[in-house]
Amino acid sequence: MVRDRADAILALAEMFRTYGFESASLATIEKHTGLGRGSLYHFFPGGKNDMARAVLDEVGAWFAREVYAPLREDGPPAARIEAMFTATGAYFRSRHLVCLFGAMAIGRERERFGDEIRGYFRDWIDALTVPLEQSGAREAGLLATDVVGGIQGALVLARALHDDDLFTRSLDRLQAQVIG
Amino acid sequence: MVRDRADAILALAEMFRTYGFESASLATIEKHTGLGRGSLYHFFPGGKNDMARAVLDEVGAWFAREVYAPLREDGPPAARIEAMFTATGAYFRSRHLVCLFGAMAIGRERERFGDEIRGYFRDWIDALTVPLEQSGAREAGLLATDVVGGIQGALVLARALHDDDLFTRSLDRLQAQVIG
DNA sequence: GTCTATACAGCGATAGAC
DNA sequence: GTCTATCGCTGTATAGAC
Repeated sequence: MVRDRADAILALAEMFRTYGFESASLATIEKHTGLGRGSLYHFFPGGKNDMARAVLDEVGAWFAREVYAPLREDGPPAARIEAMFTATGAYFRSRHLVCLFGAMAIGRERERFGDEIRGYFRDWIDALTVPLEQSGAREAGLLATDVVGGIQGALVLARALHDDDLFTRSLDRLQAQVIG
Repeated sequence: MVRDRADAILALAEMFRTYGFESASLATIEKHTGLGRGSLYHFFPGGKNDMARAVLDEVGAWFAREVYAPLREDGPPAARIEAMFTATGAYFRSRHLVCLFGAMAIGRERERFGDEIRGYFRDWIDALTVPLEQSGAREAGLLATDVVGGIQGALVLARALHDDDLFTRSLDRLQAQVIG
């Protein structure tokens, strides 16, 4: 059950992935978190806007720590790229194949959270460019863009076709494409 | 201005792309179409649900006619694939880089319109598989999946980064990848 | 901190006149 | 066919007791 703000943020992220940000009503949030309205506004004085920002912060911090930073570390570039596919694949598979930033980029929330969305994808592409360049790829920046875009597209397609394996296999082919 | 049901469907599609299906309220729709509530429910007795279905039908019919059918015609496979990139590129560029089916696949509408969404992407992939196979590609079905997914991913990224050119250039690279 | 009650606006949908 | 008025509900946010 939800005990503090950090717990609440994880529960909110799960709800936003399931229902979408706008469709996750406060009544539904109360129900799924077990938190009353008073507690919710105590943790997030700005209401749903604060909730969304906290969730995006949490997800962004996770990717910065678990994905972007390792991509820039020392060691064989191919291994770092492979680690990225492993980490992000497991992440999205365990989260209903929804990327909150991608969903918001497509939807109406793009205006309100434009900076966070832009930062998330720019950081991802920039971090992935590093090992691609080191492994000798030409136009590593464009290749990184194609890979990140490919992952987002795989999420869309896998959800559209209700085919979780499609996501896994698409990531495998993307990986094979860049590290042979 | 909107004169009949067909006009209304086009206006609704534009609104759903801009605001999203759920956030496009009837009040907003009245304002943008110039149609009163009586007219709206005269054209779409089932309310917003009917509106969404009509819009998806219209878009699906357009793709079937302008994209899927040409992919299956006679002639050089490479030229047909190139025509697909040209048509879909122009389509999405003139529509705020939003694919309604892709947006619904990511969002909450996936459950309500699952069949339509699945049909749209399955038909697209199947149609694209035909010329890819004829041009000698191995695993043409998987390649078609990657191309359609790549287009969807390019839409997400281009919107996230507010970079229309990114969409155009991504499509160019996808095209070069399959027809060299 | 957490609860309950409530304010108040907006939603989709419907009714009935014309 | 189109208009206006209105219903019933749900949305977010707030107030005030404890």
